[in-house]
Amino acid sequence: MTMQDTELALLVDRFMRQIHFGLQSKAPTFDTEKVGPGGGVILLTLADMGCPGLHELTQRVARDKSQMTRMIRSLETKGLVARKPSLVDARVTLVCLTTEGEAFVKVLQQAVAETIDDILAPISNAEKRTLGALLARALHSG
Amino acid sequence: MTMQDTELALLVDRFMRQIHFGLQSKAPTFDTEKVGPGGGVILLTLADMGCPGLHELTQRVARDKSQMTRMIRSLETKGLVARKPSLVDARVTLVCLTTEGEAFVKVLQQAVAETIDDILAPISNAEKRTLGALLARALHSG
DNA sequence: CCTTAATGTAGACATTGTCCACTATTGGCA
DNA sequence: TGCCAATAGTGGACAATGTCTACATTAAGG
Repeated sequence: MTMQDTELALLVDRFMRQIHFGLQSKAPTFDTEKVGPGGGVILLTLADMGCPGLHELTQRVARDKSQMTRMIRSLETKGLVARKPSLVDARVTLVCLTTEGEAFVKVLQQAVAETIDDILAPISNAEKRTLGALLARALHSG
Repeated sequence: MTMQDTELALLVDRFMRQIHFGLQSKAPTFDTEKVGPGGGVILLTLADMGCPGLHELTQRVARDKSQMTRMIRSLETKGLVARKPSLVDARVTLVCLTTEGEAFVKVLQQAVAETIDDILAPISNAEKRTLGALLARALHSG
């Protein structure tokens, strides 16, 4: 308790920053589309979720809903995602990756994987899996 | 490899968000000073480092240096940190917590600890220590 | 000395976050 | 059926952060 947890918060913060900087230095690879870090999280999440409603997606990435509206629109004008009304509930708009978006996500996943590999170089592969499993369980990741 | 690592990035992102939101709901407790999340990270880091130079602190929290200048000034006007020139190098300004700042950090640490405890409730204490140790080692935390 | 690197500061601008109001639909309930 | 609260999404306004460039000061080393 006490100190240990505070330290954890700082560690997680640093981890995020390092991913961010690592990706930036690889950025030229997928710079054409100019998807910011926020957009990247959305795209990667979409790759996991399929075609969720905007609200469901918003919950998952834990952002503000109006922010999400704008980001999705931005990704839409870049041709990476498509929006279509839900047939079962006229209030919800479903968000899906386009074919182009899926191709982009593959490149992005590759870059993220390499970046994280660099950052986590000091620990073993088994430990990486442990780390992922612990986080996934803690955040009931699904 | 591949997918696993990408997932890790999303998990870490969610973790950060949850800490953020958790703290916000506890915010009234230490709202008087209006220290944003950025300021919080700085204060917690200072509690760990003592009186580092601004540049050293900047490296540690992985932010932009001009951003850091402004944040430190903001914290200074709130009386939470003090700046004093280094005696051994006239270029560097040392940043220290004030007495008031230290008191504030104690409250903040408490809030962060509680928040993280809530988030990590699904995993055991031993696992929490494992998590912290892995991250610390991966980020060569010092 | 003179050049180069390191430390901070400042300005300008882009991105992201946050809050609040508003519309349209849904679902329940009298 | 008709009313009412809750849900999903949009939009506006503003605050906070991030990023990039330029600049001043001091250090260090030839």
